Amino acid sequence: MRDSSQWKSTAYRTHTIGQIVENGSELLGKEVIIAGYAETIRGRGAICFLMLRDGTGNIQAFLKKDNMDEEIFNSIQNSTRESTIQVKGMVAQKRPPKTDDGVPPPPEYEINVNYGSILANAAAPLPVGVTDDVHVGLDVRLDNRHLDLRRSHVNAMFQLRSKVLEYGREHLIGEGFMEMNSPKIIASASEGGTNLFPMMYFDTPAFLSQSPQLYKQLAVLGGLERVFEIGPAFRAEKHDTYRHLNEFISFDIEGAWMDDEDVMGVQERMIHHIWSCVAKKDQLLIDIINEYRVSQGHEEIIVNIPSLPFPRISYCDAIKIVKSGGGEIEWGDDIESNHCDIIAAEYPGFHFLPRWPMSMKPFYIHHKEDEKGSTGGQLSRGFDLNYGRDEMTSGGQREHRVEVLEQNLKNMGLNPDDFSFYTDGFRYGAPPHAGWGLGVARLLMVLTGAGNVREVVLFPRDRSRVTP
RNA sequence: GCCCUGAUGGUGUAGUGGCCUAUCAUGCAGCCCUGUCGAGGCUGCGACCCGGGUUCAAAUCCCGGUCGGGGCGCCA
Repeated sequence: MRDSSQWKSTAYRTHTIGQIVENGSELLGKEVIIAGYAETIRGRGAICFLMLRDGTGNIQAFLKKDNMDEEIFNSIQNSTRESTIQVKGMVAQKRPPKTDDGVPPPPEYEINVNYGSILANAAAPLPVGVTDDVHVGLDVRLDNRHLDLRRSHVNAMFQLRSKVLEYGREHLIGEGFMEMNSPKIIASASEGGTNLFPMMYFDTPAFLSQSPQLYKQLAVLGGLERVFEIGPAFRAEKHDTYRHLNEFISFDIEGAWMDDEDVMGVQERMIHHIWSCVAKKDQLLIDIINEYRVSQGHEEIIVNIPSLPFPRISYCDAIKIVKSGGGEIEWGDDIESNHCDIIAAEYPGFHFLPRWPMSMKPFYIHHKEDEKGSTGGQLSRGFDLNYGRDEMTSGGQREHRVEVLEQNLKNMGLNPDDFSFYTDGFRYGAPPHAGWGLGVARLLMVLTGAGNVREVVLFPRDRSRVTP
């Protein structure tokens, strides 16, 4: 649950439930107003136990017919689960429950209600149970994400997501990166390869941006030195897997006077920082997720802070590993998922895959002419970061020499004139620079043990889903 | 785009030709009990994706449709 110790009172409550749970002893006998969702409403007749939940905790409200207006009492007693209810009353110590070993548990607090109000009644039955101990299919959950989100472990996942973004930002700002925003409506492809979503920009055909790549480079060329962006990317690929979406949030950086090795350093330090902070500050969220995982028969997740530096397995070495592991692959082939499984058997955690063949990388990736692969092919300064079999990042040093850029475009069958908005940025002096893009949801999958990227995206967009 | 697989109450499931006026859990409704607390007890409610076919007989087999799930490719 969230730490609400610094939250101010609002129009609808004097205290958060979390504040009362944490500071019950100080609030004993004080009158408070709280509001929340009705998790259970127990008791018929003269008394009623209302379990209320807000974003910060759970507490029991105790209602007695004698202590309040009968009509209000009845309305609350007869309301449905997940209705939003506001109650006013005294903070009191809860009577301890019977325990098996007879040892009383630590003191807990409740509200002795003298006034209440139903803010909004919930329809019944609920399309997905919030506290029910039954498994619910992902599709049903996503159709009802607003309710799914009320489930504690789902809520915890998204709190963790926010934390990951916070710690990542914090780290990059600490290394001198500044946050920027690039346009999401663009006139032409910013990277080769993937398909774009077309759209109309007034009377001009345009596309949704697939990557901030070229814009963050232009920002660096303009002298911003170190930039990062956390923003959406859109890809019109008809893939349908646990790790792909057509809209996803990418964590991107770009830095001047850096090469691929420099930005790999930034990345591993950032991930290390995120993991360290989560392990130190957010174990409660991990515990909530684990409680659910155990109830579903899954293994508990543990936040293992990765040690630095992450292993570097050059493309050439990766090919050797795959071959010796029985995989069919030749120099120049892409490293596919089943190949990644072979590599992951040896390197199960985070590992970089640097120095890919130039022929497999986009035109803007830098290469050094004297770096050749085992079969003589030109190597690049492009790299991936994998965790197990899954690709988290791709990045690299960028090509800052405009004549090489134009030659690369020609080599890939593209017309340099179509990329003048980009290449023109390099005509007036350009610092060598490097960067990467990291899939936020894929990182979250690693941290939370989620088996599907949709688990950690609020309202995922995939091939067959544009609502809610 | 390719391969595999599935659709049973609100939710999650059992059921592979007759034992099904369909199992269990959860939920919902009502009653009883009640400072309860994963409350408990009792009673009830609620479903075989759609269309066609085979058969004496279809939740079950076949065909078509719709909508899911898994894998591959591509990528973050």
